[in-house]
Amino acid sequence: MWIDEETDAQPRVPLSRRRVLRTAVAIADEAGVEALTMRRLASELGVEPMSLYHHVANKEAILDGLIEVIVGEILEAVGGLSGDDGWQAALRRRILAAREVLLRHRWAPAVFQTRKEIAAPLIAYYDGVLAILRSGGFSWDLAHHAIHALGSRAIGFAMELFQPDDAGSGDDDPEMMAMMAQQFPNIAGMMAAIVHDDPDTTLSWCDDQSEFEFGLDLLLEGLERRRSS
Amino acid sequence: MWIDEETDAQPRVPLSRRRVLRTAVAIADEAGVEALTMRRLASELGVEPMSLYHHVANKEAILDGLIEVIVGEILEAVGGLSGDDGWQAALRRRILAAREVLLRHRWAPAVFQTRKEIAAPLIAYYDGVLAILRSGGFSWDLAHHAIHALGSRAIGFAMELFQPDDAGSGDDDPEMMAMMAQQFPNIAGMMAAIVHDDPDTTLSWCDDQSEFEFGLDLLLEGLERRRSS
DNA sequence: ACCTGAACACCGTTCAAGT
DNA sequence: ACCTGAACACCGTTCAAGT
Repeated sequence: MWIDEETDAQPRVPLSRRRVLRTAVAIADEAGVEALTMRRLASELGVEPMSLYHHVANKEAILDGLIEVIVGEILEAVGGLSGDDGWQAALRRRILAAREVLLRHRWAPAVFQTRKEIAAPLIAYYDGVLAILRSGGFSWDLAHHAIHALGSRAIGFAMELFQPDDAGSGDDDPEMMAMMAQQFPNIAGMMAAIVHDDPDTTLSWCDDQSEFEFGLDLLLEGLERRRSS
Repeated sequence: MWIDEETDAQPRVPLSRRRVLRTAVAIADEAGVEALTMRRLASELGVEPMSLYHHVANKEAILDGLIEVIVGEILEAVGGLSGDDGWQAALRRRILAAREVLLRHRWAPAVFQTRKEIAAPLIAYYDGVLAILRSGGFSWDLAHHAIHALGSRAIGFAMELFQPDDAGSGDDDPEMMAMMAQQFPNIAGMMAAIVHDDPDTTLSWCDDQSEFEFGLDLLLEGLERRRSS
């Protein structure tokens, strides 16, 4: 009972929206969004599931709150940036800083995509993007196109359907490889060439990062050409 | 009982994987993926939920099957294309044809994103993309970069987080508009300029389409410059 | 005002049984 | 071989009750 008393003695911090959202983010980070259930969230907080509903309307509101938290982190990461080396460099810096936040919360893009309306907190982020474009001499119209062209890349996320590097790991079965080479000669040729160039192609964070930057630079350069023409 | 007999007389088409997947696509098209439950799918097929498990392993397998069907439609749409007007035109045609299929199944990109490995049927599609790039003179390495740079745009889907046009519809509250103009001057400025240019900006399919093409052309042009340098 | 417990209407899925 | 019915372990959430 001495132990019980000591346990009780810990001042039980009261539940709050903020605390609910912060542990929700922690669960998603550690176990993925699919593991984020009201019951798990409650038990992680040492509380009954129904207690959560005093601080958030429902689970949808928690997902909205998750986005709020992540966009908050992005705005913070992006707040201290500076430099007068042109709009391309400035926007590139902003986007790569946002990307670093997203890499810490890999579930976030999927959650962003489930919201049907634009996530309100993102407006502040995009206002900053527009500020950079305008100071670089973009018309309102071209700035508008630019935002659409960047899409989710504007916050550092590019949806990749195809990880060519994945397929390389399935080389346990040489027979299947041969069949694939026949059916998909270009895929097979590309993979052979890539493996030849760089046998270490498995370290995929670096790869993803440089591929992201490649695509981003393509867009930024294209936009600059449109602007100056 | 006459009626009963007539009803029974309809040759009850037996369940099959193909029939399961086709009605699954129909449900997703009409009511969204979130409405696609085993129970709903079964009742739409006039069968008990458990009967489905004789033709598909589980719900995950159905989602994989959904992708298989959609990629099948894409490959069909893309199969008859031709023209010798250069790789840019050829790839543009292929991607826009794929996009038309996706616009008929708007839930599809979200399902693509839930699969952790690359959807196997997509390999055939990408092999065709690579064929176009190679015939246009791309090195394996640059073709590889190109595929990453295109990302989901390669099958006609660009993830948009921000629909600036949405925000315009919230103009019922002039006080909020004023507050927004103060807090987010660039967003407000852009929206004012866009509404001024084109009061009909609400017809958003056309807009989305032209914005998609704008971004796609930016990438294609950038890739051509990389190729020819 | 805040938290709880039991209950409800949904899920996907297992199991044993029917034809 | 194919389909069924009851049951189980999960969901999010409502409601009435506790402090």
